[in-house]
Amino acid sequence: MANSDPVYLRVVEDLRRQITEGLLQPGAPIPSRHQITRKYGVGETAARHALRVLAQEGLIIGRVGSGHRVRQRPDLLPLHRAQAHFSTDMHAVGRRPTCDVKTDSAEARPDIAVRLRIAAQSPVTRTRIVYRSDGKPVQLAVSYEPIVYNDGTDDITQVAHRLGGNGLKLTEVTEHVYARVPQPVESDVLDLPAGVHVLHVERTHWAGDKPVETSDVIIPCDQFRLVYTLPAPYGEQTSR
Amino acid sequence: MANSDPVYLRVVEDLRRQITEGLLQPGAPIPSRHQITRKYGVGETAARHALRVLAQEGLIIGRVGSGHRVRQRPDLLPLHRAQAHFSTDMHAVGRRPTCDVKTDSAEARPDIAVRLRIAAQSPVTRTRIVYRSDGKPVQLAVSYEPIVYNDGTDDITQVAHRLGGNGLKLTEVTEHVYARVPQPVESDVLDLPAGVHVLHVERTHWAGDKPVETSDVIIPCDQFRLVYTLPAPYGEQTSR
DNA sequence: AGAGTAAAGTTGGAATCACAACTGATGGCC
DNA sequence: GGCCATCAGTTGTGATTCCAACTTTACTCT
Repeated sequence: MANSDPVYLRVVEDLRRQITEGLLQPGAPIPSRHQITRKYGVGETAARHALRVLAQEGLIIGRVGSGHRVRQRPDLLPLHRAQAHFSTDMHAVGRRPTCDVKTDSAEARPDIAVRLRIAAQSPVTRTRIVYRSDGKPVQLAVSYEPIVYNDGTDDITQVAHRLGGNGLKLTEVTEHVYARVPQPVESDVLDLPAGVHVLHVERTHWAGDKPVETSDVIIPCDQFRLVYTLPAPYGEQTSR
Repeated sequence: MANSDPVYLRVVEDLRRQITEGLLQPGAPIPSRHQITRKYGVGETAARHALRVLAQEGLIIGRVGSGHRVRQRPDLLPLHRAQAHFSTDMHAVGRRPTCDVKTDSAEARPDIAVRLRIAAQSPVTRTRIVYRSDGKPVQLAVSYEPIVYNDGTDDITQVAHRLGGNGLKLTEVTEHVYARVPQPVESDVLDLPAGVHVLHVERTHWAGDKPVETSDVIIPCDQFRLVYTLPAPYGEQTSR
């Protein structure tokens, strides 16, 4: 089998095997386009295609003039979403966390309105946060609150405290997690290499059955993993 | 600006805009390679590259002989990980869930041994599960338990019940979530289009401070989103 | 010896041509 | 009318060639 597979796949699979098996350590140089054409007896197109696929998969990284190398794959840093303590998580691994915060007013987009259970185009307070680790931007968040909850004075990053101080008792948080291709502005701000996906977390804080704040958190897949701690399911477990 | 940008990006951005703005509805045909070369005044290489990028982003899908079309993007189905009721989630959206289960014994890989806090190469019970929705495989899971917990008789999919019946009281579940490129075998089994990433959930069930079962769950990013419901953080919230 | 320069090699982008496999539609034939 | 073969169009893959921008190395000149 696999005899009639595209030629470039032969190259991809051989190099991928060498990388995942550790024959090629992180930092090791990958054969150049010309070397691949000679070693594997394929054309330049196939060699280039193979390198692009491997780069897309995050296994190698190319620099103009210098060549491709096996990518350093530092362990994905854990982000503990149950607590959502970005600074705690960063301190735990010896990074210096900072963040930029910008707040303004806007009209709720349709999807945000649905999440907040308000009418579309209702006024909301929008907060954009860029989280940095040792100066490098590593996470984006855009938070929306119905404007009635925001008194405009407290630390905007302290949702729980501020809303709590306003007499709202936050009861739970729901997070919807999926991965997608970054939008151009996101690749730009986070300085993402081509092919890296982002985790998109839609987080909503609830006070009883009322949503009081919702946010979109964008996290590069190649640097972080989300960690959830949940009570064990028991009792009413049904068949799956 | 953007004048010296690669030509193919001009095409990508124009088509992407048309799709995201709704000018091109799902199912609508995308100009073919030759049409793009004429309409945008670019070469075949640029046209091909643009189509490949858009396909990679999941915005369009191409079929040999028939052309590219704007991808149907059904809402991502929610998977409620807190309960991990695959069948409940599927029934809720009118799908018929089934699954294949295969169990055998194996030696713990190093990473699995760490997660289970046992010695590497200790014997474990390995369970592979392929979840299907309306017959199509949509999710993979491989579960590992130290062999001592497995009496080999109960329904293997009922981790909580079975382990509970063995006198172990499960207290919590931790899940590590990240996205990555699927391995060849995963693309194969799940029949993933090129470019689609998967969510990888490393789930561990705990009885007190002892891990009693750990599993790797592989979920296609283009079909599902994970939904977590957590108690609201309060009290000891520190600055972020 | 040190600094600056030149050369060789590499990636990313691009044009052009070619071919196999496939789809959809057309038109002819029974 | 119904069936089948043909044909144009399309994608995916591939070869070849070229060029700009960049990095690294080696060399030359002061």
